[in-house]
Amino acid sequence: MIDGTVGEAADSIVVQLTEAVHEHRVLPGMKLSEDEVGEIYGAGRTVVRKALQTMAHSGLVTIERNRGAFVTKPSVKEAREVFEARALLEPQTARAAAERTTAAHAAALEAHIHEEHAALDAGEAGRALKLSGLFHVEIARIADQATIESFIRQLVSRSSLVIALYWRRRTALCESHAHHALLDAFRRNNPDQAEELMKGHLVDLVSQLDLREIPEETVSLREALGRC
Amino acid sequence: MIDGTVGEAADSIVVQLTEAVHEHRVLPGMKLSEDEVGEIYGAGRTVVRKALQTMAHSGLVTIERNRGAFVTKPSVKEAREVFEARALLEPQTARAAAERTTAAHAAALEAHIHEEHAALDAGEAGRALKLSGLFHVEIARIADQATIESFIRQLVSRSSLVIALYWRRRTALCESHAHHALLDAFRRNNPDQAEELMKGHLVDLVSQLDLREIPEETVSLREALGRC
DNA sequence: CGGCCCCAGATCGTATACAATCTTCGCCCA
DNA sequence: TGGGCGAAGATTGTATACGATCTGGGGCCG
Repeated sequence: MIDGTVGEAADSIVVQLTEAVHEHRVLPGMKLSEDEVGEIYGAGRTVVRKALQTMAHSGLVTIERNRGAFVTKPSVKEAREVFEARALLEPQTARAAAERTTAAHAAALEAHIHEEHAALDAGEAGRALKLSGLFHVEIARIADQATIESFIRQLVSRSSLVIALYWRRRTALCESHAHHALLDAFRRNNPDQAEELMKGHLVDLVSQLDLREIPEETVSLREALGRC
Repeated sequence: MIDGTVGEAADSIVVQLTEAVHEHRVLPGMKLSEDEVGEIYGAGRTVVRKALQTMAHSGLVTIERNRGAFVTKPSVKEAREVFEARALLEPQTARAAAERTTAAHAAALEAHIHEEHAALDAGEAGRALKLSGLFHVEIARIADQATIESFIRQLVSRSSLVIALYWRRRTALCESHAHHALLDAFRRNNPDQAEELMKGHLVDLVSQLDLREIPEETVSLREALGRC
């Protein structure tokens, strides 16, 4: 393994592959052959299988029996469901986080936002996107809700897939001010405002997607034509 | 395998083991040795490992490195988090379900409740508990929210563990009327009532748990003394 | 010339064998 | 007698080998 520590090879692969998906370096529909992944990370098929299974359970990867593993390509319905679930979980979680935010929390969030901006300025759109998603996970962590955090982590992951497929504009995410506004609400321990901001933020995100019912053929066609 | 179909051996084990946990036939803390499970279900270790990993991802099983798999023993904090997450997801989901409930849906729910009662009358408390949990999953299915349904399925599973550890009374669940009331709200397509009933139902459930902060030693002691 | 069938290559699913790690019991020593 | 050390047993982690299934191409038949 690249990572010297044995025994966590599978986790290492999960982390690296997940990051790659979040940064849109690997796109929905791409095939993840066990041999290929194993060769890339210098691991045996056993550990690769374990890693792919883990990612399948989080929804990032879809395993088709005797066909292989592919980066999940969410349907329009799944895309809607992901953001509907986020709409149920995140505003209330933001409220809880706002009640508990300390100065240390706020500082960490601010650093996070700063990193996000830096990535954007450096033209690393993928990295910025990944950080943008992690921001939402951090909020769940501040709320001290491990269970909900794991759900939000999954939903953010899938959102990344949705964005890869259905993002309307090619321009960078112009939503960083939304995160700033949230940070302000947290810093002032204002639960009502945090909840409302998060609700609006999620609505904004969905509104930038193109979730018209696309015939399944069109999507498949794109896959057929697209070179990986 | 008991199930003749090959290739789905792992799924079969997951289903059977999950059911056993839901029915409190296997209790939190119990060790699930790979060899033992494999022998019981007539499967190799490979497939057992896959099954246990799957259950670990849903939170029912905890895998400790080089120690083995155990039925998860949720802490008090985790127990609270499970029901807090349910409080975020389920009322709104019940509302959505109420808007979409058809006569067929209502009939299926009624049959489900009937089965629940039959199990209770037959003294099969475990089976009744399992069905009671499935009722909540059915609601998410009616709401046509696959993503949320999978979350609720996880939460219901973990709730079963929580109930096994923290249920206050030894008496059967006297909550069946709550499910009846929900069914009525669904049948009359009354979203407001459904949402309120679900909210109250979950509060009732939590109120029947004994979630005082128990010193970790006490729980460990029970494990040390209890014979599996 | 087009469509169907069959075979070869590739890929995944499972079992088995070996290595690493942990637990436990017994022994020795203070 | 109690505590610490060490080796044997048990259990899991990983790799490798074999079998099952699917995909794609070539040949045969209509």
